[in-house]
Amino acid sequence: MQEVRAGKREQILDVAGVNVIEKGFAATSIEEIIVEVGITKSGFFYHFSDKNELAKALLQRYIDMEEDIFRDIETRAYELNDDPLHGFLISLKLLAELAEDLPNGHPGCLIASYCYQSQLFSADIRDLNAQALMAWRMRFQRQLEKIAKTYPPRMEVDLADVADMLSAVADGGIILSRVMHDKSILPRQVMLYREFIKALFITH
Amino acid sequence: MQEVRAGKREQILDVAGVNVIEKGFAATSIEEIIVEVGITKSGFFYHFSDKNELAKALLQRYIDMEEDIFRDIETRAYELNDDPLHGFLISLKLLAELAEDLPNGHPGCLIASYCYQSQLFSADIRDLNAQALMAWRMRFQRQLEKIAKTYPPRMEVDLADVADMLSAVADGGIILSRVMHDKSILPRQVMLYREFIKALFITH
DNA sequence: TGTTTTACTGTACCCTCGGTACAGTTGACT
DNA sequence: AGTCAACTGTACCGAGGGTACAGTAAAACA
Repeated sequence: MQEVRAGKREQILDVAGVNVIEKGFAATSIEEIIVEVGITKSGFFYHFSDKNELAKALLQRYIDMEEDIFRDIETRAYELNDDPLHGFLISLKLLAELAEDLPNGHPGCLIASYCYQSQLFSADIRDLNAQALMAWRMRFQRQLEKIAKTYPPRMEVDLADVADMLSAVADGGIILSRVMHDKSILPRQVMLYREFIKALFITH
Repeated sequence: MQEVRAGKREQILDVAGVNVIEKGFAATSIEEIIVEVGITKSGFFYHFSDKNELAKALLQRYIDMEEDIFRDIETRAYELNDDPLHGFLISLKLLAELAEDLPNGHPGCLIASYCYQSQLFSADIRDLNAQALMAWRMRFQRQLEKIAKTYPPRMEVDLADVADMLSAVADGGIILSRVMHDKSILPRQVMLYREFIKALFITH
């Protein structure tokens, strides 16, 4: 078997993942993927019936990875401080540090990337994308509502919007970092969002 | 002359602009553009030496249009209230209303779209993109510093970050709106940023 | 009025890429 | 020994980006 290391399917996803984030899905040719992996075109189509299947697998893997990251951060944060507000503030600090430690900055958000190429993909991929953002909203909103029980919000805001704002600031921060070639922007934006959370829940 | 209405060059940019925002640059074929405009391939290459030139013209036009919109909003806002803080808050309200009134939601930010396809473009296009974001930062930062003179900030924040946050929230809000099929997200995010500005500068 | 320029059209061609089809091969497992 | 998973090899199709270059109709200029 040619499966020298870790299976070609995973290697295809690795290579495709990097290239899609770099130049977009349409501009990532199957040709360049198979060359980089060291595989034939037949090999590629053995694993994925068409390019759309690759896109779906890529997105699913990305969503699962992000889910893992958020779950880990949340777990660690509430281990350090089980108060809902301070746990959340620690989560945000950990998130900012994670972004800061990436050597070349955040590589990019696949959901944002797909968003601007959505017409290329089938409806189920667009649904997957929407579900992922909805899951993030739920995750953050749940924590915010827990906070609000002990710390009544000092402004009249919809906590779903506040939850969405973290996704927005993160996706926007990634774009700013990439375009302006300044990887510090993303972690700074996360920390600024953290200031907003403090202003929203803490009385001074 | 076949120039029945408004010049083919502008029509090419109109059609390409819509399609690029919808499905990305690489996925927008010259073929479909010329069919929609009613022109031949030769006609296309008469106006643009290659696809990269189209991308550049498209981006430049987009940046100029956004510049006009921001300038108009700023002018109108400070006509209504010449206090720096309240003028800025009115700007944000006007911006949110503008986003709300778009029948199909915001079509998308070309800068964000290009960001995830940057490897397709020449260095001067990437520079143009970075300059545009820098111009937005300067525009907002200038206003924030004016505010800070009369209203000392109630948190320790870098005003350049606060300025960037508007770009981030806007770009992120557009992505969330598009992916989640909810055009209200973008205006709500802008209004939430407005709450942050109030919390940052107003003492209660 | 003649000439030049602008804004295209028409034709023909090359290369890359996504995708299809299908037969063959190789190593692991049963 | 036979089956199956994971490929390779070959051959081909159509769409799309891009090139090259000759021709043309109308407007602008001199």
